[in-house]
Amino acid sequence: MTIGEAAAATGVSAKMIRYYEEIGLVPAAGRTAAGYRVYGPHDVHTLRFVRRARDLGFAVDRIAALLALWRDRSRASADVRRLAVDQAALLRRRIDELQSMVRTLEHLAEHCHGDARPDCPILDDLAATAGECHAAPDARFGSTGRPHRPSPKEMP
Amino acid sequence: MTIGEAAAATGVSAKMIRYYEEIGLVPAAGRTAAGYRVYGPHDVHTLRFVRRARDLGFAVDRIAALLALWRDRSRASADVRRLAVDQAALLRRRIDELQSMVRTLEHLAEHCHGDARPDCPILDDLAATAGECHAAPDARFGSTGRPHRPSPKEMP
DNA sequence: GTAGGGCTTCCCATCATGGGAAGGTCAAGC
DNA sequence: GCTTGACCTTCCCATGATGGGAAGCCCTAC
Repeated sequence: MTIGEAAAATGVSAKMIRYYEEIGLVPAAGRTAAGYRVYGPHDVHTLRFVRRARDLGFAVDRIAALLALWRDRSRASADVRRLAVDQAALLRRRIDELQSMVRTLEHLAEHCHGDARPDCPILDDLAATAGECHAAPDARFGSTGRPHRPSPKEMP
Repeated sequence: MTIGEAAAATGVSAKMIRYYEEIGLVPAAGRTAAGYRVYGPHDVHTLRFVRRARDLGFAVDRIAALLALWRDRSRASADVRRLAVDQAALLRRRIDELQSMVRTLEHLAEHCHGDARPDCPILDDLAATAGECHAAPDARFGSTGRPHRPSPKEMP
């Protein structure tokens, strides 16, 4: 199997397969005399594993850990489970951040007439300055709850 | 106000302020004779606007659009509203993807005993190959519904 | 006059992914 | 046997938003 065929068979692009090899996530593939990479069923299986793990949002270093456990016949399922639970928690945190943003956005959009007039509570909110140019520094929309700095790295 | 003071006043790091200036998101700041950037209340106001928009997850090009509308006294609030609604929809899509991943992860974790034994449905699922090494290609967990390719770009 | 802290620019790194160029290889068709 | 087109190789660059750090200038306080 060439890299292109392996890519088609696994859903991992040829570019990514080379990258994963380069960073050591997957072992270096065999080569033909001409230097072409060669993939067998086992390699395809591994690549599919990686692909599925990526589909669950695992970062590459976590996938490396999963692969190591996969290959370790004497693993403890607790270790695998921990990775999965951690990942779920990580995603839930991201979801919470995003939901908080959505809540704010939808609240703002709701209060904007959305017509030809220029008045817009959305811009007013974005421009709100704790007593610098015009507005009072109090609650602009009550408990909209725009998270005061939801975290610099929103989507890692 | 120097760039450091503006950074402290707006929550945008000095690095980011320079970056926003470089890409044209905010106008170039004035300079002292020695070349130091100088910021006034108006600049601070703009930076705060940018910061708040970032907090709502807007990409930089969308923030540019918001800033343009903000400065345009004859804007239609409908245009602003559209940006906000689009943004909310974008975030919702991301949330849906993440939630689908979380569902799968938690379902898998639930079915893993998580003890010292090596058997692990999580690894079995990741390793599942449509009839290649061991398992039958049928539904492994019934309707877990791992999304068949939730999209290559999970979190833009 | 000097020390320390802040400013400048420039380069590099992240993370996972894609685009593209330059050149070698293979298989099919003539 | 030769051409053609599809595929492979490596190498470099770009993304988006952010941080880190170096080398060098500037300002203020002592």
